Amino acid sequence: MDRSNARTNDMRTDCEFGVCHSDRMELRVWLRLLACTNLLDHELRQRLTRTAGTTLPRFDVLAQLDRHGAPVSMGELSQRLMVSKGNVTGLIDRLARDGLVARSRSPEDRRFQMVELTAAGKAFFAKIADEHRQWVTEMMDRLSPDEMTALYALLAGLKNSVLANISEQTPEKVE
Amino acid sequence: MDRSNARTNDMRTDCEFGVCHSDRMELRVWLRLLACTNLLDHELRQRLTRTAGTTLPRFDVLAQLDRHGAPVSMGELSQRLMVSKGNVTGLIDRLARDGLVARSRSPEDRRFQMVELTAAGKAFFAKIADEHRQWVTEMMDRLSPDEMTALYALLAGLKNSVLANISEQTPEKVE
DNA sequence: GTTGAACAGTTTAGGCTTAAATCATTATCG
DNA sequence: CGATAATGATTTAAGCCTAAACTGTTCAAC
Repeated sequence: MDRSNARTNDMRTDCEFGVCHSDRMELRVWLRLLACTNLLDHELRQRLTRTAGTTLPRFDVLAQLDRHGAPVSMGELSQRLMVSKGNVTGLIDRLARDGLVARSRSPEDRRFQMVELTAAGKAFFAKIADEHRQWVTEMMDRLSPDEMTALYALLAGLKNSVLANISEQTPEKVE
Repeated sequence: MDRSNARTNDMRTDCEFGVCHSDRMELRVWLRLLACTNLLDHELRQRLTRTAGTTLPRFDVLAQLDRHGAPVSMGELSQRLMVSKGNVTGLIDRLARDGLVARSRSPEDRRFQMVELTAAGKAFFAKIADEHRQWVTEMMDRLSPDEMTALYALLAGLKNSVLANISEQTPEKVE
């Protein structure tokens, strides 16, 4: 396995761009949160591309379908993945073109387009899912179990705070 | 100010998609981190679009230029924003088209394309920057100062862990 | 039954993003 | 000096993403 860490010719490494000390705490937390997510996200995307020739959005779709087991409608996929329905259409188009998923109209309600993994899709996902989990584990290996637990709890609080402020529609609390 | 919370016809609210209890802690933290970032990110993008007719990438460029004060090269912008150079070219193309930034070749080394805010760009950024900061503050308002401090520290640890694992080139520690 | 609202998906136009190939300018070194 | 390498930026092809407009399908209320 190559897994080379050669940074691509164009990309950079760090840079939590410019937080001057007079900024409020919220902005600093937000920028650091963004920096963490971007670092992990970029790295995962690159490794997926290099080692499996796929992308994070595609991986996410496959993970949803694998988890659910049964055929899922386009709309439900859109909700689970937190992306627009039009986006799901394109994503599924490409995955179907590559033979990893199959579409079929629901016979009961012909508005619903149901999607499921093909045998090839299942096999492909099985091959890369474990590797993906190992990458994530590896990149967080310098945090102790206690730190991970604390971080997990604080992020739950943050999530609830954001949810409470973006939708008045009774945001159900995170577990 | 409208600031309507009407979720767009297509979009969803929550959904930290399917973490079954047997998954390891790292994956759960990663998915929750992603959920938090996506929620905030999506909301900020929507508000920027609705209230200022702009986008987050554009806002980030303007913020960099405003912070730096002096003309910046395309390559440096690319590094600071943590995106590819080709991406910066397109972003600056559009911002220049809208009269918010100005380009000029460096006379000393004609390879360098220097970018800076125009008067219109400065005025526009000043108008939206404060609003942006208020949005972030508001969305995190349910976390106590202690929680914010703890989160900030844990994210520093996470960032260092990720940096250490993606580049062998002596990652300088976060402050 | 017909008409109109509601709903599931698709299409469209435009912007964001990357990796890789290319262009232009400067530096190196023979 | 002149060839070559290195560097900064742009271009290109492909995919991701959204909002808004549109196409079918179902359902509800006359």
